[in-house]
Amino acid sequence: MIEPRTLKGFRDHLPAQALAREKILDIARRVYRSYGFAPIDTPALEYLEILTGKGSEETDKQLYRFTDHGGREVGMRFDLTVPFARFCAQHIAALGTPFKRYHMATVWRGENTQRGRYREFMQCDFDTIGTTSPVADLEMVLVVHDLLRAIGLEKFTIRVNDRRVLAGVLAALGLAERSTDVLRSLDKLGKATPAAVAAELAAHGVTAAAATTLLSLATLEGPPADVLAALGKIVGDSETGRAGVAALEQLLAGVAQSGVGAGRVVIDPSIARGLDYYTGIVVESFLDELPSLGSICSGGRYDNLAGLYTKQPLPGVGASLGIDRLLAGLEELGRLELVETPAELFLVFFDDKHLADYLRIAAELRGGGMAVEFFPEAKRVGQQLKLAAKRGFPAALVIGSDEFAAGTAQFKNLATQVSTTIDWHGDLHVLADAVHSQLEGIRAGH
RNA sequence: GUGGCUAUAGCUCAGUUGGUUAGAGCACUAGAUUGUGAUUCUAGGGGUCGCGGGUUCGAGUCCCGUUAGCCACCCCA
Repeated sequence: MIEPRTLKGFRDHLPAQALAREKILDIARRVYRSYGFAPIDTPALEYLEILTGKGSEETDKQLYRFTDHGGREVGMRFDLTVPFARFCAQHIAALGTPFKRYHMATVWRGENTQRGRYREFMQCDFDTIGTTSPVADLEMVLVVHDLLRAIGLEKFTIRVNDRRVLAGVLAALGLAERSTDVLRSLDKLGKATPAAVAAELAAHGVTAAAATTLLSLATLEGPPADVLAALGKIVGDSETGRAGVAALEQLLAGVAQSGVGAGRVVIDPSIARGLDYYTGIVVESFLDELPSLGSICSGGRYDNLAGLYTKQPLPGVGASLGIDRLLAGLEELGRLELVETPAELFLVFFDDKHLADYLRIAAELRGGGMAVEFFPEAKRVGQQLKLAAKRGFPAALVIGSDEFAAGTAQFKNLATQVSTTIDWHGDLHVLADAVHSQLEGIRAGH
């Protein structure tokens, strides 16, 4: 016997989890489409040179790579951004700009695992490419907001910053060369104490005075107007810094004008994002009840997506929902509704003399748009109902020989155990309509 | 990749200083009940104690390795 097992960081998805996952994917799809983002897909495998082209050492280490059957060096995509850059270089002429796409697909990273961090996981990216308009930045934040709301989250915070604010200050402090190290240190402020971050900055050769300035910048918080005023002072007359502050101001104004609740989107000058290709607005979003989970939806603006693959400059802005991390968080918070069936009605196989009737009834109900599972064996009714309840069916339809004789049916609400008698007099349309309205009633009750 | 903690039935866990055929609750199957999810009762199935090696008369228990999960670092979704 071969021991059945899965690789570290790779998981099976049982129906309860898979249904929860598909539900969120459906929501993401709906929200992205509501802003006009169009779906695309790309291959899981790419030529290795495409993936390693601009990757850091870190991504190179995490990349799954091998030689394929034709002797080609290939790699599995570790995010959706790099393949999208290659995609744009090949197709943007035909697509035209600005181009808005979403892409929901599996990616692979051979890094160490942890809660909500796997080696195979799914990303749900959306980007607007080929425009530098601040409206695209605003839309990015609005999509993140709408998405988290549509998922049913109430307690979340979207934290925004602009890379240029930090870049301007770093330049003024003469630290432009060390910006990557410095930004990574500042990014730890969520977890580490300011003193610890100051020590790390000193290790990078930052003077105490400069460290104090950076920390006072990164720890700013409060109402957006106050933070913006304070940021304005710190960036002084750095042109880059002022551009960043202005962009944040415009973004926050747009967010408010779009009707987003106050406090949902806050300025957090410590948000830097590890990835160096971001050049403008950056965004992270956190569950208020589970900040340690990390950001569940992050993104930002970049100047030149596909510079490695084409001479055409392609600025853009976009973000990515980490659905596996989000699901891990929702599960931990007990916010996952775990049902094991996508169907809404369980049709009991009561009497095998009436098989033909059951089949007709099931077909009629399905034709009316209802998802119906007909039990394949005429086992004891109690057992069938028990299974239906366990699987999470909202309702069951019980029709035995007595009911067939009387032209009735029992509609059973499995949550409340309440049975309702339906009179259908052998008319399938009447039955389907009655079942439909009963199911509507259950849905409305939730 | 580095360090720490953990691994016993489908699930949650007991298992004494190492000592006979490894237990409980829940779940599952069958029946009491050939027309309805409960309760109760009866019977039943299910465990190479993660895997491999070592110490010992004897290992679920001690030691080493390994795999997986969790936590911290790193990085990030």
